[in-house]
Amino acid sequence: MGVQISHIFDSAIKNSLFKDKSVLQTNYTPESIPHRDKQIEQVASILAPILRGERVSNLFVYGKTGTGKTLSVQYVRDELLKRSKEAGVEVRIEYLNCKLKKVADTEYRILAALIELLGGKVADTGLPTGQVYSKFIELVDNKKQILIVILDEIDQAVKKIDDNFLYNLTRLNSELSKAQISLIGISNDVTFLDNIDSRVRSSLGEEEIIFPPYNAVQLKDILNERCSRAFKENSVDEAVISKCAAFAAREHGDARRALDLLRIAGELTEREGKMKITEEYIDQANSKIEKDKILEIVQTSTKQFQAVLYSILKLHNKLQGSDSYLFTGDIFNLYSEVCKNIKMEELTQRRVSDIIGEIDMLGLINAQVISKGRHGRTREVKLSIPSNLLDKVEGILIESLGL
DNA sequence: AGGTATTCACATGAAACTATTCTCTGAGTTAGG
DNA sequence: TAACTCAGAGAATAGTTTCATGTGAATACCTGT
Repeated sequence: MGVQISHIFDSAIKNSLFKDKSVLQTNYTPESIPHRDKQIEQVASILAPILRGERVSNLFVYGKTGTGKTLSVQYVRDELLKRSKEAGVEVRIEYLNCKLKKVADTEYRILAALIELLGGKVADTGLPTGQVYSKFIELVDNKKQILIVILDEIDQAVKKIDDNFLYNLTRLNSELSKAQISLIGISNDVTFLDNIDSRVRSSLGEEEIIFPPYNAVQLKDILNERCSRAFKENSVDEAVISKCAAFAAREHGDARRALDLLRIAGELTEREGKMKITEEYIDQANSKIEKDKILEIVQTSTKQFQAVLYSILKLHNKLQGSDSYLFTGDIFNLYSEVCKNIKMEELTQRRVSDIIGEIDMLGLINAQVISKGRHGRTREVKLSIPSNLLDKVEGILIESLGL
C-alpha cells in the first residue's frame, strides 16, 4: 500500500508535462485570439466612438458556446479602458454574467448586481423594483460619463424575466441627463432575438455581430497556440491536436470543449506518470467528459426523475441481452412500485410520460414514439448510458432514493 | 384475398390547481443630524 | 427625518393534475370471388 501511495506522490512532485495548466482552464484569457480578428475589429469599431465621448450603438453578439464571444468582447473592453485612460475620457464598462444564478436571474438581482458593480449597494430584498431603478439611474447619472454594460448570456436571464426588463434598459437613456448608457448583449442562442418584442429587438440590435463556429483547422491553431504555453516541449503530438480539434469540431466547433479535452487528457497522462500525451488519452478524456456529464445529471436531477430513471434501469437489467425495448406502461408500473417502497408521492402517468421525454432530451435514454397496432401507441425506450457506467449510476440512484 | 373499421395504450394539448418564490407596500427600526 | 429593514399580502412561476382529444397500425370483421 505504502509503496503505491508514494509512487503517486513521486509522480506528482516529479516534473509534470504541464508548464502552466491554467492556460487550458476556462477562465484563462489569452493575449491573442486567433481567427476572431474580423469580429474583434467589428466590436472595436462599434465601440470606438466612446473614446471621443460619444454614446455608442447598442450591440448584440451571438454565436454558439465556445466561439470566443465573451473573450473577444472582454478583450476589446480591456483595450478600450487602457486607451481611455490615456485619452483621459471618463468611460466605464461593466461586465455581468446573467447566468451565474447566485448573481442574477431576476430583474431585481441583475439591477442589484449592476448597482454593486458601480459601487453602490442595495438590500437583497424588499425594495420595489422601481426604486432600484431610480437608485441605479442616480448612480449612473451623478456625473458626466459613458457607461457600457455587457450582459453575458442574456438569453438565460430573459427566459426567466419578461421582456420588459430589456425594454426598460434600452430606454434608460431618456431618464439620464448627464450620463449615457449603452448595452452589449451576448447570447448563445441564435434565435434569441426572434422571440423578443420588436421594440426591444430594434433598439438592442442596433448592431449585430455573429460569431461562427470554429472549423477543425481553426481549432487546431487555437490548440497549438495554447499548447505551447501549457505544456512542456514535445509532450504533445501533432496527431493529438488534430484529434482534439476533430472531436470538438463535431460538437459545433466549441473551442472550450477542445481545450477541456486537452487539459483532461493531460491530467490523465500526468496521473500515469507519462510525459507525452498520446491519442488514446484523448479518447479517454472524451469518455471521461461524457461520463462526468451523465453522473452530474443523475446526481442533480429531482427525486422523481431519479425514480423514473431507476425504474428504466431496473427494467433494462431484467431484459439484459434480449435486446428488446421498454415501454411507457412498464416503466410507469415499476415506477409506482418504487414510489410505494420509498414512500414517495406518486405522480400521474401523464407526468411520468413527460419526464421520460425529458430524460430523453438529457440524452440518458433514447425514446421514440411507435405504434404497436392493436396494442396501442407508446414510447419505445432504450437506455443509452454506457454499460460501464451502469453500476455507478445505479449506486447513486439507490443512495439518493434511500433504497 | 383484399378492403375497411375497430381498438388499444398511450401521446399530446389545454386548462386548472398548488406550493413555492418574488415583488411590493407600509409599518417599525435605526442612526445620523 | 431619511434610510433602511422586515413581515405579510398579493403576484408570478414551476411543477403537477385533470380532462379531452389525437394517433398509427395490428387485428377483427366484412365482402365478394
